[in-house]
This record gives sequence, structure tokens and C-alpha cells, in this order.
Amino acid sequence: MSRTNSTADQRPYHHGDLHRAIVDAALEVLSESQSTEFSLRELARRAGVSHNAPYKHFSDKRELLAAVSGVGFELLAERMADATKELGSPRERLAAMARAYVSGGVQNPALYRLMFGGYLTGQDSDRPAIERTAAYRMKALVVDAMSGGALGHEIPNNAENERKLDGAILVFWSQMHGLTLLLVDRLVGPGEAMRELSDSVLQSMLDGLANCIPVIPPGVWVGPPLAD
Amino acid sequence: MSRTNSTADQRPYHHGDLHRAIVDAALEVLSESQSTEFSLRELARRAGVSHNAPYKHFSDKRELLAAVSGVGFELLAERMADATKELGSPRERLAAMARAYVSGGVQNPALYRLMFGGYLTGQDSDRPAIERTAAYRMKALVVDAMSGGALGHEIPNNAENERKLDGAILVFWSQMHGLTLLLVDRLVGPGEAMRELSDSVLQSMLDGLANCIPVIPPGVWVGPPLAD
DNA sequence: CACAAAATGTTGACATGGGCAACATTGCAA
DNA sequence: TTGCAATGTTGCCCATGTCAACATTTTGTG
Repeated sequence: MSRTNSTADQRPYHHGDLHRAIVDAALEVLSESQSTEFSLRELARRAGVSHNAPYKHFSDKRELLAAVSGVGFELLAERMADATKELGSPRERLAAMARAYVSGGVQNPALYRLMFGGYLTGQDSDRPAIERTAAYRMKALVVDAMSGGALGHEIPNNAENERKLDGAILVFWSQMHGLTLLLVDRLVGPGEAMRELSDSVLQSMLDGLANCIPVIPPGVWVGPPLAD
Repeated sequence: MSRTNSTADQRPYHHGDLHRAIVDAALEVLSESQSTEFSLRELARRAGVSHNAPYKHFSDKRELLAAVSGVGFELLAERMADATKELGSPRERLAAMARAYVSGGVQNPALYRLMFGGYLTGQDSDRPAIERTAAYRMKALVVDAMSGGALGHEIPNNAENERKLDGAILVFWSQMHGLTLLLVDRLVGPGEAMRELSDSVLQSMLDGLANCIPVIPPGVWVGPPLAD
């Protein structure tokens, strides 16, 4: 006899899926507080579990945050994949992807910062494996959209074009990344014509890329404005 | 008689400029550990002072970090100003500024992240005043270089052009910002042709801007490669 | 089915760190 | 001179990360 519960034995000794519960709680707190400075103990409390239980699932706070970051990458990748699902033209796909990326970041700044903010990089070791693979998967979406767009139009596969493609990917990604973070950090906006500005930034980037990879034709911006 | 120093009374009761000493120590630790997770107590130790002394100068760890961030903005602004000092053409100035910005960020990732990473934004209140003004000063450099470049070539000062200018500034800044952070977080590079890639990113951005603001003529990349 | 081992949770303890409060020392100003 | 403000110091409290030891289940295996 361990427990002296007067009524029903509400919680069984084992939680069931504490791993998930902790990650979910972390996502919650992250959204609420917009800060990664919550405590593992707080998460344990929310999960209705003792302060050390999480350590049976994460060796470290770092590892927990990495798991959260991994979920973030999955969510973002899913968002981007959804956005580009039924679009044919490379330009449309890239545009939709960019919009999904930026709006995803803006909707949960703390999560985005956790994913890209170097909390996982700055320390001693490399990024934990789980998170790294999720990040790579997301990156692959960008790379595919870009090179798929190019290859779809039969660009000769020589070294010169490969170099250009690398450059274009870097332009695309860093532009999205930078724009997202400027918005997230409120360094531009957030008022007035932010949405139009964002759209025009992405558009002019695509126009710029069109010079680099002739496959992406210039064109008007398509699709709905950025979500808020 | 308070101290019973056997030899010389090394430290006077008052430090002299503890504020500065603490900020300097913070910059040191930040560079070394590449993390903002140092303790105020550690800084106090380094400054050879009791663990609570810093609180006479900073109400908060947040405030200390804000001060550090402010110094970071000043350093970066100085760097950018230096880099553009003797350059005439708008394109050259923007190019130099971009290079200074990116290389500054890459040289001290943790500081750059502190400045732009939203540690100061995420919380309850706005960014502390000291830091905010420093950030604005730096932003003004970008804005000036861009609009000065435009005005220098007598662009009609109508609403349409103003809108374009805003867009161009956002493109420029977010591109620099994104590229810097991708490099900083080791999400691209850091090996191989990173420097060339970076240069080509910035170059193609300027080319793109040339379409938007006809004042920035296309041209070859000028100046030395990015410092490492 | 019994039972040992592996999982999973719990309690307790320790060191570290942020931050408050009370006190000490010093410089400065009236 | 004397009293106040600035600056440092000591001591304390509490929250947190993390380790260790112990408790309770689940599960695989004879």
C-alpha cells in the first residue's frame, strides 16, 4: 500500500506518455511566456508529476529544448509542405513556401528563436541528433523547391549552374530568415504596411533570383497576404 | 579599521568604475562561453567584488544584458561607419556596410544574438532605453546609406519612391540579418566556398536593389572578402 | 504463473544563482 | 564637521538543475 487516496486513484503511478506530455507542456509555456527560461520543474508540475520525472525522458534541459525545437521544425515543414502542395509553377511554390515560412515564424516567435536562435549551437557539443534531422528535413524542402524548380525546367546540370543554385538557395533562405526575425523581434513593423512590405520583399527577392536562375520567371505576387 | 590586510591595501572599498568593469567582464565571458547563461556572480568574481555589488549598477540581469547589447550596437555601428568612411559610390558604401555587418556578427555570434535574439523583446516590458537608442542609431546608418545613396542621385521625392525605398531598406537589412544568422548558427557553411557564397549573396541582393532603386548601379563586387 | 530486470516515478539533498535586506565604508556637500 | 547619498559587503531566502537512493509498475522469460 503506497497511496492513501480517499476517493479514486486518479493518477496511476505511470503517466502513460510523459515524454509527449512534457514536450506539449513546454510548447504551451513557450507560447505563453515567449521565453525559454521556464523550468523543467514547471513542466513537471503542469504534467502533474514529480519534479524529477522528466529526467527519465530527457537527460537534460538542453535535450528537452532540442525535442521542442524538433517539433517546431516538423510543424514548420508541414506548414510549408501544405502551402506548396497544389501549386505547379516554381515561382508560385517558392512564393507560397516563403509566406508559410515567415508567417509560421511570426506566429510563434519564441519557438522560432529556439529553433534558430543558437541555444542549441552555442554550447559545447553539436545539436542533438533528433533536432538536427528535423532541421535537415525542413531545409531539404527549401532546397528541393528551389532545385526542383530549376531541374523541372531542364537546366543543364553543370558545375556553374550548381554554384548558382547554391547561391540562390542561400539568398532565398537568408532572406526569409532575416525577414522573419526582423518581424519577430519587432525591429520593423509591426504596424502599418508591414504585410505589403513583406510581400514586396519576397517578391523582389524572387525577381532577383530570376536573374540568377532563369527558370523562375518574374511575375506578379500570387496568393493571399501573410497571415498575422 | 575594517580590513586587516597584512601587506598593501590592494583594493579600495570603492571600485572606481564598476559599471564599466562589469560590462567588460560580461563581454569577455560572452565571447568565451558564447552564451548568455553566465551569472552575475561570476562577473562580480571577475571584477574582484562581492556578489551583490553589480546590483548597485544594474537593477537586473536583464538590464546588464541590455547594456552589453548596447555596447554591441555601438561596436557594430562603429565598424560599419569605419568601413564606409571613404567610399563614394552608393553601391560601394552599401557593399562595404553589408560586409562589415555580416563579419561583425560572425566574429561574435553570442553578442550578435544577444543584440538581435529577442532576449530583450520576449519579456514583459519593452527593450530598455539605453539599448534601444543604440539600436536605432545603428539602424539609422543603414537607412542613411540607402536613402542617402538614393537622394544623392536626385531621385524624385514622391510617395512612390519612398515606398520603394522602404522596401529596399527592408530587403537590404533582412538579407544581411538572415545571412549573418545563418552563418552564425552554422546552418550554412562554415567550410568550403562560404566566403564566396556570402559575397555573391550580397552582390545579387545589390543587383536586385538596383532594379528597385535605379540609383544603385549594378557592378562588380568591390573590396576585400569577408573577414573570418 | 512467478519473478527478476528494466522502466518509470518519487523523495531528498546539494550547489548555484537571482534578488532582497541590513549593515559598512567612503565621498561629497552644506 | 557632519550628515546624506553612493557604493560595497554579508547573510539570507527561494527557485532551479541535477544527482542518488528508493518505490512502483510493466514486461519478458523460465
